[in-house]
Amino acid sequence: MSDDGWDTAVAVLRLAAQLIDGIQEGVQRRGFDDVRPAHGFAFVRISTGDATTADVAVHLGITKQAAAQLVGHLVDRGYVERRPDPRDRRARLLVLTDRGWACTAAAKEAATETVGLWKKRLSQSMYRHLATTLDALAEPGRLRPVW
Amino acid sequence: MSDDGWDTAVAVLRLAAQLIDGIQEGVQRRGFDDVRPAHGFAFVRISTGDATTADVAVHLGITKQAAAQLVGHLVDRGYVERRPDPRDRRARLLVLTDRGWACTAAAKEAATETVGLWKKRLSQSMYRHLATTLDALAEPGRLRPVW
DNA sequence: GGCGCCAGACAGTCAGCTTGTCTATATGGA
DNA sequence: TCCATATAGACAAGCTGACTGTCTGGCGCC
Repeated sequence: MSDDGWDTAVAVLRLAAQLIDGIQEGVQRRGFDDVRPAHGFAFVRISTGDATTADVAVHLGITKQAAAQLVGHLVDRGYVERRPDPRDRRARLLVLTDRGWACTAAAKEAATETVGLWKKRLSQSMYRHLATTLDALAEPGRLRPVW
Repeated sequence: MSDDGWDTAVAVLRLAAQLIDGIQEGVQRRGFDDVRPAHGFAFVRISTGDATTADVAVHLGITKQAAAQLVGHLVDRGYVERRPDPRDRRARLLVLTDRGWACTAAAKEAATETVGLWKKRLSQSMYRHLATTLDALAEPGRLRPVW
């Protein structure tokens, strides 16, 4: 394997795919069959309690129109509620319902499960090394669909 | 919060996004502005010289109709040619044109560049550790759009 | 008050993928 | 040899999720 980085690149993409598949499968297995991966990452932003639709758009790196559609989906299915923003009557604050919190928890559990599979296949020190290195490389910012 | 794996999961997704963005940007910078990331991974399969449209579909994890559309795109733009398969008159073998090979090379260069940014930010031993670990975790198989 | 800016809604469009169906060819068994 | 079944690929129609453009209502600064 020539170390030109191509193999590493492919490996990263494969891991990302494993992860998304694992989370999606785990979330569905826990009874939430009407959510897509992107919804989980919207929940992450919404769970802070101070998010508007425009904030979700920035978080996911999509237009606010697309975010509005996505949030509408979540509202329709009972994961999210829109509340008036006491400080800005144009805005609607987004808050998770109980179902929304449950789904968020399910997503995190599923992620833990999938990453757990990696842990099991690595020595403890290798895993810690990996986690540290990934953390160092990952830049904060939008978390968006990969391609 | 650490070590429930969530942070690691997020980091993997962020890296994958960095990678796709980097490759896409680099490929466009090299003059190929009519290809999408998925096309690059189709090239990988086609470059073996024995691929049919159905093979590309399996490789990308999409339906063969979607693959046919994608391949049609590549044929229209001069990246790929369809040839009769001497052993099966139903099938059409896909081969890369010169332009197709050039684009494949551009994608690999762009990937190398992006991974090179990671290398620069890590010690040599940390990078090698990372590459080895990722390689151990990545399972062979389809390489498909991430979500 | 008047001006521009921002949140969100509504309408229209488009790309990419899906399912369903069809023809032509291949393959294996009675 | 003939027929049943499977496969490669083409064509058609429809869906989803993204996009741009436009509009209203509320904010905030001068």
